[in-house]
Amino acid sequence: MGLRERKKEKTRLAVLDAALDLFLEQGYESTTVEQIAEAADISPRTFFRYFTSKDHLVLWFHDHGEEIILETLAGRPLDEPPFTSLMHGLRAVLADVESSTDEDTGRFLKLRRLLDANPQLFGRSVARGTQTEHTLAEAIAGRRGVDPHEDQLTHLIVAFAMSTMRVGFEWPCREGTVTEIVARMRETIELAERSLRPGWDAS
Amino acid sequence: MGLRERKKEKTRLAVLDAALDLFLEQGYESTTVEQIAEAADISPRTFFRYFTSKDHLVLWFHDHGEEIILETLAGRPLDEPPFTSLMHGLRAVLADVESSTDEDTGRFLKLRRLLDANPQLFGRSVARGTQTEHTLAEAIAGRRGVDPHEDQLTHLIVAFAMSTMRVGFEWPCREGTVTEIVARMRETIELAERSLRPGWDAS
DNA sequence: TGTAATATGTCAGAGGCTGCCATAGATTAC
DNA sequence: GTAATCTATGGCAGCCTCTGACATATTACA
Repeated sequence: MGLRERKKEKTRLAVLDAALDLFLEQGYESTTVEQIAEAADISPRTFFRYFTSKDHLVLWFHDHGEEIILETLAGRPLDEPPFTSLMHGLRAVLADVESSTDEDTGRFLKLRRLLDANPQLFGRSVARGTQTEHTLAEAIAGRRGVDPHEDQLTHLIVAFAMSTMRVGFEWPCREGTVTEIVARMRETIELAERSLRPGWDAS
Repeated sequence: MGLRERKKEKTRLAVLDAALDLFLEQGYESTTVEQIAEAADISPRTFFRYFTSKDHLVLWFHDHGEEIILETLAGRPLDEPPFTSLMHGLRAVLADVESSTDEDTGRFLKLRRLLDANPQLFGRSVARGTQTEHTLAEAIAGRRGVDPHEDQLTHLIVAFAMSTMRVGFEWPCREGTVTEIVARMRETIELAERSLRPGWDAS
């Protein structure tokens, strides 16, 4: 990794941290891109080269999560029930959260506090989630050997999986350590698995 | 209803129809509020007095749907399993769609075509859905006699119900009459009910 | 008909976001 | 080490969404 790339990564994190702190301090809506840019010592124009939008500051973690789930999916046996495979994807995300650096978990917690305090922002996070849902539906349809445009069970499986994820992350974040959040999320996964009829997602 | 209110309703529909047609013609993003206002013969400023945002043109139907579901919920027996009650709410929405005027179903179909063609917009629709989810969670928690901040099963029930709704509406709208869409939605409801373990939602 | 309530329009402006072009900095080849 | 090249950044102008403030027109009511 050359100097250029290291520098970019550093700026990226500087922008992100500056933004998160400003958001928590004075609110998301009342923080302007100009302020963030100033705090991170870059021009407003440059800001939009690091993050495609102000939203992206808060939703970037979806990119990473989606990647992890897709990778996990690729490693699961094809004859495993799809919902089970997706839940393994979720657990992989949790494992990733648990094993990340202190700085990263700090950002994670700030993010969750933000989403928790701001329903509008939470909504946009869910909107970003539909993109993942679409991608996962394609993947699951491929694994099940069905056409994603024809098979609604595929969509229901993915939608239920994403719902589980959302419910797991949603509530327990007002306060709490990463460990607690992850534990709560595991409970939610088990609750969801218990709620579904065995074999519902097969065939 | 006085002259004033009738006039307002008329303008409201004029704006809505003008906007839907423009969106379908030239795309959502590339249609400006100015164009819509001109087509509806009002000032841009007035536009924002009828619709809180450009998005609202496409998401206003959520307002109506939410209302119907809440009313239905209020009429269901308290000892009915919550998911079942919510599915009755969904069916009430379907009944409403079926029984509306030709003009309204026309708007409904245009709307669905729009959401279908534009993933971004679809995302925002889902984001608006989280608002409903929140409201419904309060209602269901009340019915179940639990604290919505503590009980995650409540959230899972509502999330699964909303997922069912989304999956049902999502796919079948590329072409198709209202009857077909409603029929497909009913299938999805049944699929969801079959997928869940009996009694899963009964505390 | 006159007065109060409300709807509309005009204007100015904040804020998000983008294209364009010049410049400063990093990288590569020689 | 220097020159040529590639890329990151900044500045500027501008579009678009959305809002507040104030003036004006329209409706409602007494």
